[in-house]
Amino acid sequence: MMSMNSKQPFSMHPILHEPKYTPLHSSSEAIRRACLPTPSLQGNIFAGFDETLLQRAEALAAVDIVAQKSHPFKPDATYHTMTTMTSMTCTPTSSSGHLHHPSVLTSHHHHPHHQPTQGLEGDLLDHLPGISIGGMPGSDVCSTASHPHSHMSAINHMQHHHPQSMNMHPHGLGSHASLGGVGDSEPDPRELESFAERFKQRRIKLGVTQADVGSALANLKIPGVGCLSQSTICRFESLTLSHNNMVALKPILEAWLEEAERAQREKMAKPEIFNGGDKKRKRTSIAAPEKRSLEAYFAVQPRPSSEKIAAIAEKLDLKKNVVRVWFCNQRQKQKRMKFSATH
DNA sequence: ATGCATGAGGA
DNA sequence: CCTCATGCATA
Repeated sequence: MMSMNSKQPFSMHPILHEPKYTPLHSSSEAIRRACLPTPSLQGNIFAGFDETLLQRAEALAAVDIVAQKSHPFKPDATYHTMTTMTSMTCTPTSSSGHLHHPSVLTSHHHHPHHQPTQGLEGDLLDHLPGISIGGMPGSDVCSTASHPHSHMSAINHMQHHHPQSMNMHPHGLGSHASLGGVGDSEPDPRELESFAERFKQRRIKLGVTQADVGSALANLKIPGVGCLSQSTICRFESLTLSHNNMVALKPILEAWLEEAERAQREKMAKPEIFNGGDKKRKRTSIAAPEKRSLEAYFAVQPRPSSEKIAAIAEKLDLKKNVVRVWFCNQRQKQKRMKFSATH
């Protein structure tokens, strides 16, 4: 914590908050570009899943550690480190027009995505992609954040609703030949980026926290749109969401912003309500050494089969599901858009 | 700001 | 089982 952080005065939280979970969102599907960098090279490092391989991966991990200097950048938020075939910066569509679609429908297109050759134990490959999946958190100064006072605008909390599906821009679909892999497509990354920035600034100006925005969204009463968490708002502002996700959320947040500013203008004060929420959920934490090993395995085989996962889990003394989820999350991170800062 | 997790939907 | 969108719990 280099950056000071003040906390957020959360004053929302629906009274009906459910302790367990909120099964209220039904998101729609998403488009996905099937450009996995996975070369056909890695065949099976874990094929017979010899320990050799595991050890090897671990050894690599060690190397990785040494090699990785602690760079002050965001660790996993920016993974354009595809080493192998890096070369895809998002192609600026040059059209800086402003095209955002406020539509919140549920239409989508899909792309046949598929896993590359996976798990076929056959040949092995020992070339590793430069492993540089950073894993250390924290060193990015984002400034802001601290806002002691937060009186949210008129719009306020409400109970959970299902956010429902949003929509992305279907047309056109996959024809651009950018094999970069940055899955993004048509909506201008540029626009999204600047919007996110403006959004954050104006939000702060309103004295509203990310959490406030999230719960206030429900008050917009947009069909199919409920509240969102602080996490999501944060990720939107920092562009650490998938491109499609960004595109889908933009119109919603944009709508909120306007509402909020309008409300402020009219001096609508609003009574804040607090409610105590009970929360208690456990978050298993994977120790550094294990994490390093996992990263090494991931570098070699991002999509290990169940058997491999089981083997790894046992080796690291972690629950299989934890390992599986870890891999899923890694894949997800790796795919996130986060346009390289080519602007 | 992020790590680990849940769940819907799709094959 | 995976991918995706999201969220709770935390550093």
